[in-house]
Amino acid sequence: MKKVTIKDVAKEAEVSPSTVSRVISDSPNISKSTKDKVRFIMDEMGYYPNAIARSLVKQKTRSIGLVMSRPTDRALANPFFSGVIQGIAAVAQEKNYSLLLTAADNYEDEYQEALKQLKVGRVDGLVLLASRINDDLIKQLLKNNYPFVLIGRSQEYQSIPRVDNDNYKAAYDLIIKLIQSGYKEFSILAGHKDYVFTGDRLKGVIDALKENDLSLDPDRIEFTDFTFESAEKSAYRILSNHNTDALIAFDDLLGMAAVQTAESLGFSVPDQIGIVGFNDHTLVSYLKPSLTTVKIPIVDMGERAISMLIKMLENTSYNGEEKIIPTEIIERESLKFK
Amino acid sequence: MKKVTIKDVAKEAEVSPSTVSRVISDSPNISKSTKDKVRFIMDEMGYYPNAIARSLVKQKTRSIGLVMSRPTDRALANPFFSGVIQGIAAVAQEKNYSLLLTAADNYEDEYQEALKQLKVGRVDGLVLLASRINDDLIKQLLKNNYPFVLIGRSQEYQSIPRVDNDNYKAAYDLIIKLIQSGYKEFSILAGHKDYVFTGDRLKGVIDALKENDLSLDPDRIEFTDFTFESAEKSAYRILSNHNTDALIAFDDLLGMAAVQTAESLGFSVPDQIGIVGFNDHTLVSYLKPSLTTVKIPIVDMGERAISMLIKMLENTSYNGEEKIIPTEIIERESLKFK
DNA sequence: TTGTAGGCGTTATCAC
DNA sequence: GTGATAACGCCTACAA
Repeated sequence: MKKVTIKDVAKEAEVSPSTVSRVISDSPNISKSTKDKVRFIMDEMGYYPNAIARSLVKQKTRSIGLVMSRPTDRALANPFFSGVIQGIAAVAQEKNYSLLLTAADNYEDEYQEALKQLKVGRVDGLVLLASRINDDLIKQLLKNNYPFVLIGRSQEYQSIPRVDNDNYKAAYDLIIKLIQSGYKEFSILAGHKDYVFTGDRLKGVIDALKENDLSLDPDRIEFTDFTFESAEKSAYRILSNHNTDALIAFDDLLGMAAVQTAESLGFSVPDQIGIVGFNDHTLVSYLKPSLTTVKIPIVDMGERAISMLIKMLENTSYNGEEKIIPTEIIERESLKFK
Repeated sequence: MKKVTIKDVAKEAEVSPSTVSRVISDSPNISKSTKDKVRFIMDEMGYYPNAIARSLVKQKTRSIGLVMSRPTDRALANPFFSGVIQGIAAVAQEKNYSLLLTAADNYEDEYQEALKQLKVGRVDGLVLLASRINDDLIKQLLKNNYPFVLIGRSQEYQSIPRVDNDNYKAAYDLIIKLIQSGYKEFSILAGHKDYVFTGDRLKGVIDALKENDLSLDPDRIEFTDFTFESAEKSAYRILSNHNTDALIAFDDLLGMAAVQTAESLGFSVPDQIGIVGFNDHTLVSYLKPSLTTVKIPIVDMGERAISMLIKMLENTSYNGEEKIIPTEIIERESLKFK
């Protein structure tokens, strides 16, 4: 079954290829009659304009690369990424863009792969998820003037196109509210050190404490990978060494691990120890106890990020902006505000 | 910063474009000296061969479409898909293929979108995940002779390229083992009716029971969506109406909901009610109680599926095959075998 | 309103 | 070994 091309249609409809092309793009200067005729022939022959050829002449692919800034497998295991991709996919589909998933074994390669997709012209732009500190990829993108939108924040580069929540403020507000509720002994189950949001949230925590003449013993901060094992170990170290009445986990998965660790150590949650997570992954409202958390509207962030990128792509005078999405504290069972 | 093309390189290196092209493809009939010279110029100029142009002349895109057979958002929320995609992405990257994510609001559109990607020549083939019963997409693909591999099973079409686990056998073996362990009162928390594997597993269950002169009251089978709410309701209906000592959930998420429902109804798990899941999602080994489950090697299945597809793409005489991956029962806390 | 011609960036076929 | 030349399938001036 050979592919039918624009020439085949043209011949069959007894017009020139350019006329067919005009029908495809629904050009106004073309008679209704030929338009109808050509359209009829097109679907009679099962013709579909070749996207590759179109991309070549238009110098646009209408596809967008997705970079996950960490090994794809682990990234996908995290609900955070699923959420973002949901948002991205929805808008992409609506605006008729394709999504190209970039995969690699490690962060270094991933970044090279993503850049390559741009260089070989396979994608028009990139959406970057949860960038690390010290991001070379961003440097390269800026240098080459490649369109991209970052979900998160770059340590080095100010005012680049991005959508984010204010992690500093989210953490700050949370601590204030906890202090007002009477909590006194804080410990932090932080995410990976390399992620920008980890530092931001930490800063928010510390500043809020400081303003209330409280301080945080560095031993009470545990950095951990996003695996259950690692989180459990960290939670164990905190809970067995430090008297804690409020444990703040920088991700719901970590929070979930913390709850289990606390309970297995004989603490009752939330009565003896209150535990808060971050993100509001769908699952955690169903846990027992359900997780009190700082909700981050990840799907929404994905939607905004790709919308911004598409706008940049289609409107050369628009160069993106910084969009900060508000967060929200959701009280459930694992920590009670008073 | 204008894109540098093969012509620019040719001019700079004082050779013809064809020579440069030969250097790119590392052709043997070309002198080492010019090869070196051209290579030098290429990266001096920052040249990358345009993938789109290449695709056009080669009539191959080296990219593969991913279809998820259900609304993308819900699909991504399920760890099953993340697992499969992990496997797919790893191999794709290794073999230098790109992955195109197909998104849509509903199943109908998704299938149209996927087909379109093929028709417009944006992808060379498709990997289909968890196909529904009565699959028109497969019919279309076969009719048009488009390359694809199905992860799962089609009700209508025998012997199509696919990788799957033997759901019938997995369920059958599980029941046999349960019966041997002394379980007598079975209830089933099945997935969505439309999925082929639901039917297959159900059949396995029923046949195993029948062989042991047991039968299953249809009321003891609850079909449910893959959401926590829906699963909890179904579990509630089962547990409040039927004396059950072994509850089989066709997905770990459903199993997890069942555990919680059972406990909230005052049953102790596994002492009064044993609960098994399917899939072995990473999370469930960390629950309390941890979930006994039938492990399905989803990452592995993803890897094999895309490997098969790529082989089909690159070797015209190979038309795919059926690969059945074995499953494994993993005993944890939510159900004990005796 | 329609057709002709040239080009998008490559590769492949022939020559030399 | 290397260089013209003609595709690949489409779009877009420019003409008519």
